[in-house]
Amino acid sequence: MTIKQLATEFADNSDGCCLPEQSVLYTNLSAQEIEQLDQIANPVHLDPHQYLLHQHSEAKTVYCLVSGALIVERITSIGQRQVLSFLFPGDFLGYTHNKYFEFSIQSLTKATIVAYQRKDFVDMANTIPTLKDNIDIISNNIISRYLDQIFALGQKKADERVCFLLYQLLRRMPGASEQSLDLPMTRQDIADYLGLTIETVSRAFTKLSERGIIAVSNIYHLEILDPDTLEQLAIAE
Amino acid sequence: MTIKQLATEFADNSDGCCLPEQSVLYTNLSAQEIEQLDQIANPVHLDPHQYLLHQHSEAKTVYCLVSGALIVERITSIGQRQVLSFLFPGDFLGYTHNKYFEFSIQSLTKATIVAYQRKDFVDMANTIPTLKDNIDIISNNIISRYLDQIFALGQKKADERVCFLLYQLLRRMPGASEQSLDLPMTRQDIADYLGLTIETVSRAFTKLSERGIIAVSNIYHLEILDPDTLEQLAIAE
DNA sequence: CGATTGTTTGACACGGTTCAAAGTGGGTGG
DNA sequence: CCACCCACTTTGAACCGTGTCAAACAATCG
Repeated sequence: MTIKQLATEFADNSDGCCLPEQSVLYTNLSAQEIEQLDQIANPVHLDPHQYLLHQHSEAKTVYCLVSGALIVERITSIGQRQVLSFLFPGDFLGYTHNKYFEFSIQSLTKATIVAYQRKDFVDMANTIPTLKDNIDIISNNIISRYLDQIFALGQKKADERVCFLLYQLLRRMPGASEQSLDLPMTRQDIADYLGLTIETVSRAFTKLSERGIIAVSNIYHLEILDPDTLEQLAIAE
Repeated sequence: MTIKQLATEFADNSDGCCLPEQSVLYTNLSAQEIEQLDQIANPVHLDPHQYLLHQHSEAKTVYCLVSGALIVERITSIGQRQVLSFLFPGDFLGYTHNKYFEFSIQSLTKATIVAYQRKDFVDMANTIPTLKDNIDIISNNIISRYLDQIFALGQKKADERVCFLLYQLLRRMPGASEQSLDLPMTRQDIADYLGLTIETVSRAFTKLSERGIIAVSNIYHLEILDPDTLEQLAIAE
């Protein structure tokens, strides 16, 4: 099955999807190069809350998310959990030079993923310079995002951190508009992403509602009433 | 002046230094390839507390730190400061695909740096596959470190965060041993790195001394009395 | 040797955590 | 189809770690 077919299959589903040409990984690749990639691609379908890969397992595969949402997490032996990122269609994941993964990745929704054997993928990247460039760009984007996250965790208060997440989701989630937003994750996921407790996150949502910045129609669905203030709180600089 | 000459000049100075072949950037490059890089290299010497580059300035140059220590910071218009990382000899910096830098970089000590015009450097990377591989590995290491930092900021208490930094420095600073450590940064720098206040950092040092884990001989010099407990607190998993 | 800057210590306030209880919603079985 | 159940979320109250503000202390430099 080709990437294009996979993508088309999900082209208008509710979770959104990402056509190959919209993903940074495939940017500027020729039809022929995409074809080559297709030949080493293995589609993976996940139901909600299934693990795609586990922390400390061997990093033998790389992935590209086509549809759905994933959560990247690190859990310690004493049960502390840090959510490292949320992933959306078009995101490239699992690419590392380490022998083992430093995190686990789980689906939040039903998800479709394209998997490549790392070895095959690296070999191909070595023959397709554009692909290598794209990986470079992706690494850079990842670093940019992590820098923002470090800033948020180090400097922002609870309410601002929640706005920071909402603002990120507004820009990154397919199907999110200026006016409304579907949250694919639980309050616990949000808390673990922002370094807070579930109670603090809940209170932050309540406070933002009371201030008229958002309206919580349903636990997993928000209306954005005041995007400007949201952005201000999210960026806070 | 060649990189090798620069490096040799600092080979046994107190801040430590990094010979080209010890830096990830130069790993596996042939003598001839290093020679090529030398031809586009511009040495930069910084006194303590000089800016190498400013947030929002154009990212036209990339750098490799040869000797000394640098601090990477992001400051908002309302004066919030987050220290994003500390850099040591061998570290590669300023490489990005963005038009502008997202952070400033300042020297903590006297420092020697090799600068390359980004354009020249990228051109050369395109002709030297090993160099491109090395950049890829470096990006990966950076991401790994930022993940650890996110975990620390999101999950650890003040004392543990301080141990986290000390543990990082023990492994990364040239001249650091299991027994002792020179801190090139102020308490404020540490506080801004760990998302704490200067007072909390100070109290953490006091508490760690009282517990017999470290001894603060002098504000900028520590003895590590109990590396195992330090590591436990730093990793805390 | 005083002045300046950075650090430590102390007292208090506050934001966020913890623990507990009540509320909400979705799913299942009678 | 409704009632119950379970898991998750929200709310409340008390507590604690870290921030804030102020003062004492230390170190560096002219």
